[in-house]
Amino acid sequence: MRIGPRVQDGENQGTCPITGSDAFSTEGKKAVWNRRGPSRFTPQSPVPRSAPSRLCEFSTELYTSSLLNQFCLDSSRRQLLYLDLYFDLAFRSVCFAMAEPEQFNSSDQEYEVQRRVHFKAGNASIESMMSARYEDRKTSKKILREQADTGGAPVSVYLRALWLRRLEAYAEMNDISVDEEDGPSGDMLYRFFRTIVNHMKPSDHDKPAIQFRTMKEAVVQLVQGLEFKYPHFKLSRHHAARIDAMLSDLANEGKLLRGRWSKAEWLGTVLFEKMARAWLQTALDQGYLSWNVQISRLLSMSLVVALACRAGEVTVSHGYTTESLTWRHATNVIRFEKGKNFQTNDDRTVFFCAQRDPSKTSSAQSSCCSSKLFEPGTSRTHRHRPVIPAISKRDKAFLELDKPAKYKQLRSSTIQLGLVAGVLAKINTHDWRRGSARDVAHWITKITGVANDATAAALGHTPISTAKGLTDKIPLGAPYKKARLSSDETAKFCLEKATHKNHRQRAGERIRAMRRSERIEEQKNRKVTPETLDDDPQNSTKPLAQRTQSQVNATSVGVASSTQTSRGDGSDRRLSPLKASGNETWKSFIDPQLLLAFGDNSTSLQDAEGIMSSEGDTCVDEGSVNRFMSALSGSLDAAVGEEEAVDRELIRVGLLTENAQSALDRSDMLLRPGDEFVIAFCRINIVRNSLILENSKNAFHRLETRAPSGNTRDPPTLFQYKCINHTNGCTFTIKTKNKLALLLPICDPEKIEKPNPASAITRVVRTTRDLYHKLVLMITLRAFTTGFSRSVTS
DNA sequence: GTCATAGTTTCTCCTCCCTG
DNA sequence: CAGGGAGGAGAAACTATGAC
Repeated sequence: MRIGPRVQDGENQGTCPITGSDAFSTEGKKAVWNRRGPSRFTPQSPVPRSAPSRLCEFSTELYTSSLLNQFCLDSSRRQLLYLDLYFDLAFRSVCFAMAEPEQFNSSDQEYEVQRRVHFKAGNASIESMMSARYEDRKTSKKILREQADTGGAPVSVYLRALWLRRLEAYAEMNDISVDEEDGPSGDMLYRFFRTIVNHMKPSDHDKPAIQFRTMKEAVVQLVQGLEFKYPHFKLSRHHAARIDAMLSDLANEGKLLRGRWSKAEWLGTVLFEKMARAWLQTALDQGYLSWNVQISRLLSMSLVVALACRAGEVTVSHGYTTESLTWRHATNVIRFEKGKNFQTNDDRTVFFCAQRDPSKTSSAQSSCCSSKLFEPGTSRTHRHRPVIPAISKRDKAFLELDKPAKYKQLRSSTIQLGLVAGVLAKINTHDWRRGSARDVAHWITKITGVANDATAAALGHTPISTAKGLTDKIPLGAPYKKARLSSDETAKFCLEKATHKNHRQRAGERIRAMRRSERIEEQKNRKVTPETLDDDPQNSTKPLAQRTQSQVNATSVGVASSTQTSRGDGSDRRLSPLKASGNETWKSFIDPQLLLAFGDNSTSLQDAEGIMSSEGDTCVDEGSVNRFMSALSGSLDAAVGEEEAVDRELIRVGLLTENAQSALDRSDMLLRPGDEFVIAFCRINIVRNSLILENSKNAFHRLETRAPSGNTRDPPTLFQYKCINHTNGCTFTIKTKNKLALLLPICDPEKIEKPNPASAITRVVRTTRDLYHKLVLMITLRAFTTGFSRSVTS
């Protein structure tokens, strides 16, 4: 420790500036210090020959306490040291005071004693560290050696590993040695990127090249990985610029694509209402393995729509093992937002309109965000459980209530919903978020008219992306009905495409993808009827009948650019969740075909079904029907006899009667008001499960073990397939799909009693808001509190 | 507009197990 | 027993946002 000016070797260190004697020589002081304490406490600094007089002002107490703090002393030594320091300071003060000011040169000064505050700070952790120092040394050394590059999100970690591995492979196959300290050279990296870009494949088969941005980010990822791996690696600005220039050249040559390739779609909440209706209607009409699963899937999509959140915020994203959204989180926050998965206190408050009165709920957004859903204690006894549980891998009729769903479950639900509802575009979970952003911007709530800041706040980000989507649209068509592939079709495809005979599933996937594409193209180019849009001013100049579906969508669904005028009958405001400002009407948000099918013109459900099914004939698997008919032609009697045997068994356990009654009840389930709707969907337990029928003797037992039941769910009953002529009034039903064709020969459409037109009126779909509100009530009030009886694990 | 960071989503292949 | 649905994992691509 030194204080005062540096004293050069050879200078007179022992002469007192006052007396010139040795009485106050530093040698003497040194001896005293050495005598009373350990040598390490000895002040090494000599007494300055000249010093500024203002230094006399420094605090004796501060100096002593500073020294005391630096050396760990017991109390007795502290007292002795304190005395010594006191004398030392007195001596120094005199020396400084006597010094000649004009001899002072500040550049010669060196100040190493700093004012120290909080000298006891960190005592607890220091003492703890002291007690475990040997163990810590061992552990930290081990960790230091074994530390992997695991910083950031899972995919970020993956990307670094990916590019490092590619570079290593490149070096190995070209026999290039890499320095273990400095890492690869800039030239090597340049050549590597120039090479690898030729061997990367774009994800989309139609895409001519990979994105420019992908390669730009690859450079970043690789540099990060190399900086972690090699202690002295550094990519010079020169080499970075050369790589950048090389990538730009590739982009100019068309070997890399600039900008975006895929087009974002926008699924608004109004559209979601229609799709949710189709989802439930399809399950009612065609049967489903489990209503718990069906409703859970719908809830997962409802949450994304209602909260305008990302898929990763209600399910578990790929690569994550962190906690998911549970009922205890479901108050009014987004718990696991992007970029904040690992953080504790960055939950985002969601703005929503809590509407408790069902009759006033006019929008998917506000109703799904109803206070009932997020009311604390909705699922008070199961608050640790995920809001969106995983579908059991072992038995897909059950939910694993303690296991959160992964992203893929939500994605597959979204794709299924799109197919069921006839959405022609390729949609994904993020489209819900974009659509909700658009709707939030036009909502009639407290945030009306603030489509920028408030919308951004609702979404948790800046308003740029919100504003961008206002003119985008979703093309719609008739519902897509999946048709089973025949083995012949698959075999033929394998033969034509020279696919390995064992890769039949891949062939099947490709065939189905081709079918969907063909279907979409067909629907996009078909004609639509003009009657429903006669009030569209654009129709006066261009008949809608001559326009394609995509043209209709382009003019009618485009929100910001719409020039449609209001009907002026007051119905707009009654139905619309949307802001009706200027020349915009709520109908400008909705596809005309949906208005045709489910609009406010008291369109019957039968009409709607007719519209939906009229375009769906192309998807009927006629080959399967024909094959089945030919196969059955010689054994009809035997088959009917077998069917009757099964029926007798089911009648014995009283299932068929109950099921028949349920079938009658469910015809108007979607039309029931309020709580009746909720209760109906909490009770319905009509399942379609062929395994139950495998052994008719054990049908009852199988129903109990293979179908969820208990709590509010009715005892499980088997789904009955309706006769193909059911729309004409035929009431024949059958339990297995592959025997449906048996009914045709015995069903004479001419003899079927035509339904009374008055009864059809009773099946009027009231308004779109009713359905959605009921759905949400059903989900929130009953299904997840008591409706799900048990998990697979329980 | 570009860069940097930290993600999310999409696609494919494979496996398991249910369905017809 | 072939078809089909869903999950897991790997690979590739896309997205959001703050800072400058």
